[in-house]
Amino acid sequence: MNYQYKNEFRHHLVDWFNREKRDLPWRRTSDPYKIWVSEIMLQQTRVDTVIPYYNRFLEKYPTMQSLAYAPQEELLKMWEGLGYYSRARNLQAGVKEVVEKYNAVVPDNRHDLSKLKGIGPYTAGAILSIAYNKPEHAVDGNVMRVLSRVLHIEEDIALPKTRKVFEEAVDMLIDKDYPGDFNQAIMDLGAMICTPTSPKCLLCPVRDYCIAFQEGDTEQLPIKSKKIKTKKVIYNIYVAVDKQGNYLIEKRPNEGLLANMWQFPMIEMTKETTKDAFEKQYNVQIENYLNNDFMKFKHIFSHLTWEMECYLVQVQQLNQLPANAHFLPIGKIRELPMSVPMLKILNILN
DNA sequence: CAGTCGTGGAA
DNA sequence: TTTCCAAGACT
Repeated sequence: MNYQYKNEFRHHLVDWFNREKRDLPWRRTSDPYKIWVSEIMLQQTRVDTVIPYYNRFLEKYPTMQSLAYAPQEELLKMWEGLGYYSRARNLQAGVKEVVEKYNAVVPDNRHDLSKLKGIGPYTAGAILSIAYNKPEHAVDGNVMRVLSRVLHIEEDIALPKTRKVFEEAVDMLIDKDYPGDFNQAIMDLGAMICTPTSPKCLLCPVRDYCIAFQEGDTEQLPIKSKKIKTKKVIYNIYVAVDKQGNYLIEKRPNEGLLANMWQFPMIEMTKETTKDAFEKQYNVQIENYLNNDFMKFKHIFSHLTWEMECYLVQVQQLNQLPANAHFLPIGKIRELPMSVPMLKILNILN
């Protein structure tokens, strides 16, 4: 794209943004911390989903200091249902480092920003351009989709190395006077006009500069290869009550899927799984099956599917429980952070 | 690089 | 019902 067209492209794009931009909570602040929070929540997550979480989160943690030393249990509860829970842990670690190492001032350069937990190339660029008005690229899925069409880039956007191509494209096109608006404009364009399917090209402010529109192959771009197949895992889940009416609950390991979230005991069902696996693993004895198969459902994660069959059982504790397991009253359990499938079970208990 | 890490909504 | 996601980062 030649110099004159680049200028026109920028101005049409930013002018459109100023007319049509969505009124979003994080666009009502210039606080780098709040913009940081929004960018973390928005990773792989829809705007409509994020909004209520964002408002509640900043009401609870209005400053970096308030977040830096919050109990992780409370933090995870604030994140409950939003998914990708390591984001919450990394955000807190990053904020804590800014408080302690940078005197609670969010760094304004890519080098320092990128070293903070949870801040990758996109988020660094987003914070720098939106909060600090720095001409830094912020390449996300929207940017790759929009620019793959405008510039007719046919690289496979599923490959990590491809991001570099689009970063260079943004470096070439970005409006150095309004870098934050420019980056957000492409993202809004991708969300509202240049959508994955059925793009609204007739409403597009940069249609005249779009090679894919000229070629008539907008629907063929971007090119994306990778397809993920989800594996299936089958679990028996035991909602176990003792004589005092307390429920057996356990905390997941601090790494991996749903790290540090709480759950009802679950036993993976394989060919080798024995019938008394639950009793042996938790040192309890089932005295009574209160309700066989009182709930049966599946939950689909990004890369795997849980098929769950739930049992409501009365138990007696025989020996010491595993370290991360406890009998707790239902009221206490409702205060613990739990994954969506576990919440579905919890919600039908009285 | 390829796999891991959640969820709810849209086509 | 199935597929593909949506403002990615980490290992």
